[in-house]
Amino acid sequence: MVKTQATKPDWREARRRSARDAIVVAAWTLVEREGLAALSLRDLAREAGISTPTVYAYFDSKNAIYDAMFGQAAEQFTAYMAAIPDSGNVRADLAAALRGFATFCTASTPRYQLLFQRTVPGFEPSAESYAHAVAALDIARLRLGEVGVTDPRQVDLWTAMTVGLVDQQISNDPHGDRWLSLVDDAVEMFLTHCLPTSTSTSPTRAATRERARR
Amino acid sequence: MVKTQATKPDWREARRRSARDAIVVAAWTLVEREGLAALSLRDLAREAGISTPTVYAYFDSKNAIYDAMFGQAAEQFTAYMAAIPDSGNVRADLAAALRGFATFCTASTPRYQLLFQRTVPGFEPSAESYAHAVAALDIARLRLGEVGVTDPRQVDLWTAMTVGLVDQQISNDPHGDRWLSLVDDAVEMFLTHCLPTSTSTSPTRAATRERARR
DNA sequence: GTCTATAGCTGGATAGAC
DNA sequence: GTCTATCCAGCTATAGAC
Repeated sequence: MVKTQATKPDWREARRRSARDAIVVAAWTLVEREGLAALSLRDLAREAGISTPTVYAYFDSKNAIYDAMFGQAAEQFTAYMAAIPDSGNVRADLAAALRGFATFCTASTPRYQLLFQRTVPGFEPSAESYAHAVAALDIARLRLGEVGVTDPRQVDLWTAMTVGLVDQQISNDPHGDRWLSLVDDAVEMFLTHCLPTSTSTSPTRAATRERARR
Repeated sequence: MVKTQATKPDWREARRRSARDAIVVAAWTLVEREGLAALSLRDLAREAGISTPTVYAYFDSKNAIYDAMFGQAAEQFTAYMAAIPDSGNVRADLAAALRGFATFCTASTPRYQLLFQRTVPGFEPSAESYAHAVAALDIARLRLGEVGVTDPRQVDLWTAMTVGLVDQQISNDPHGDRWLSLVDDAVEMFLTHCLPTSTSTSPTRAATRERARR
């Protein structure tokens, strides 16, 4: 009575999910070690302790695996960015957001490449997975809006600065903080440019210099 | 008498060079059409009108072809950057250099990827080819120095801004000028940040605004 | 669902006749 | 130098027994 037929599909689905997850975990382990493009189904099966055809019992194709990875990464991204607190201080919050973004990106190069660069040959994320990523990027845009930066050109300038810092950091100093350490400087430079009549709620280096000049 | 044996090796070398060049030309045609990573020796041979083994008569390996392409690209780069004139106006010259760099990069995506990103799997440019590229980048650094920006941190900020603009332009608006059109803005923002006591030789928007504030 | 075995393809690189 | 023919390695994906 308790165990009706309706409960049975639930296990199955649960087991299926955890088996899928195990494969995706193995995939991350591999791409972290060998590079995103170097993922092969043979290696993946070996890493996961199964045979190649078994992979196909859970994923229709190699791109389906990339898509699952993309979805997972996008989820992590939204969670990470949403967890950055708002203090009310314009410069501090923007700097925190940028630093958070950069930290997230540099924490895993293949994750960054999968999510933000288009380095995998024939792969396009599914609409569902992609929506996640776009939503998180819009959060960043909203944050800029709250600060008072709404001119699309200025938003473009911001994104350029952002990806520039992250890109240089990842490709020229993967394990250091040479460009990461410039985040405060960059934010100050950007806001001084975009908001000449400063509206920040606490003193900053720029505001201090401004005052000293009068 | 006139035709000594010494002249014979000259033709040979000349013919050999032009044959090599023809192969490299075919390679550029292909990567421009199919992407840098998609270059295969079969396709290359077909495009060049020869057979696959013949390619090996001129290049030891596939990477040797990439290296020849890299060398050519580096040469084009130095020539292009050296041709940008100096006017003596700090902001204008820096903007011209940045615009030139961005224009050069966006003119050919695979060339940009080969020169500045490390997207080809096992390929490292030979020391000789690489020296060319580094020399050109140092010219840009010198230009910054002349302007009065010598703090390494500020140089890093400049390079981040530069690659950010180019990267966004290439990956999000390949045939437009959405980020290219921000060059003047970016230069103004950067110089205002780095040289608070402006030393530019002609009025700029920033200087004008500065004056208006007093 | 899981395996062994293998198909089918594409890649770089080589042998050997001419 | 140039070709035809081929080797060998790697890949994704499938067939079919259990």
